Amino acid sequence: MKTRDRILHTTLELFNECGEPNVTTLQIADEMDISPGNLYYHFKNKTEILSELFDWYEREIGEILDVPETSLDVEDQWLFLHLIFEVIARYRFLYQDLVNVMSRHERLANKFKKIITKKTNASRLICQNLAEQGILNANPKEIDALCKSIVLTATYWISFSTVIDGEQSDDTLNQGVYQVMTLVLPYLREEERALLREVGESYL
Amino acid sequence: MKTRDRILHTTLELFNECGEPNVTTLQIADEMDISPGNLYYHFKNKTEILSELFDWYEREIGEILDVPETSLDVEDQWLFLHLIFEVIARYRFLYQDLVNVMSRHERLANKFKKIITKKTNASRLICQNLAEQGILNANPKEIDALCKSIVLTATYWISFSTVIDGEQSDDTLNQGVYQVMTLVLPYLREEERALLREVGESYL
DNA sequence: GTCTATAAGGGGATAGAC
DNA sequence: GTCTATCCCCTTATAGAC
Repeated sequence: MKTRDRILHTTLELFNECGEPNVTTLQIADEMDISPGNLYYHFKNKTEILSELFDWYEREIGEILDVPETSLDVEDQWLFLHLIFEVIARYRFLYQDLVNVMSRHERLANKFKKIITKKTNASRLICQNLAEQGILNANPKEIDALCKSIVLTATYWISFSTVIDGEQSDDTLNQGVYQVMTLVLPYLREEERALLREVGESYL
Repeated sequence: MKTRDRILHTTLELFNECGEPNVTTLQIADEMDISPGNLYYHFKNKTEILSELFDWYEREIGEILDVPETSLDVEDQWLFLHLIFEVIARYRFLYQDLVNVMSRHERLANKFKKIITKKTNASRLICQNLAEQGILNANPKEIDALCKSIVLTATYWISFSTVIDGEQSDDTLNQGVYQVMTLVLPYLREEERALLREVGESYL
């Protein structure tokens, strides 16, 4: 792997572990056993590294969000949510210091906002689809509120469980998926509600 | 007002506006038109200011959380939630950089964790009460998940709306209360659900 | 591409005069 | 209680040799 790529990977790891505001360029260089001068040969500044990592994130999350045009059954939704959570976990530094990072980088803030919108729209598409099939019983207003809750939960789940559990475990993501599913649960038709409860049981 | 108190109030304002990690002791002193030396006469360091502000927060939120021993009707819950949101808003700097602040101050992290637990327990008490009255239809597991969602939403609502709306408006808190209420809505008996929908309409 | 050395600036914190 | 002056450390970023 080229030095430039190693810098990006090392930085991503450190950002996730320590929080972006707490990581210095010197720390990144130290971790890799290269000189700070070398780091600045490859990147103009810390912002440029952050920016490129954000582009990675944007591409990865975009690929997943573009998928759900076709209707998803309950199992598919489970998988879909999992994929979303995995990307969020991989770039959790963005979420852990969300307000802070975005307030210092307007360009990223705008892009992130668009991604949130995209997520909300994807949720709504899925819910409306379920509603049309008669599987989900909710009026448009309720669907709007539900989708907002879904996106909010997905956005902050990892941070929240970090705060309450101290550390992240292997189950953190599973629990996040489950938590989102419980938001949808009460709106489901009896049949699917039972199914979802069952899957949930085996899940935790 | 004594200088010591003025420092605390000014700091709280700056923390909320700029984020705790972005506020320097010099900035605080400048804002108040006192010298940095004077600030350090009253407080050993920045952490001591933060710590005392946290104590304020802890006391204020504690006072509200200790109340709901008696059962609350739907209107009372509305008010209760409002009070919680108001305290969170007054100390929103804690929530906006939650992981960051807590990772740098272990003592605060432990206390904050306890407050989250207290909030969850208060939610559960209210929900169980409603369930016993037959107003809320949910099994214990669903109530657990519901309470987690309630606390998570209350915790991150202000940060979330800052990110998606850019700025906070006068309605931010109202919308937060509404959003939490929609989490409970689908579990309610038809009667109360209609009532809550009605209140919600007039609310937004 | 990579290193060492270092400049420039900021932020936390203290000393000592008033 | 308050101010000015200052110190020290850390962080970013650059210059110039290899």
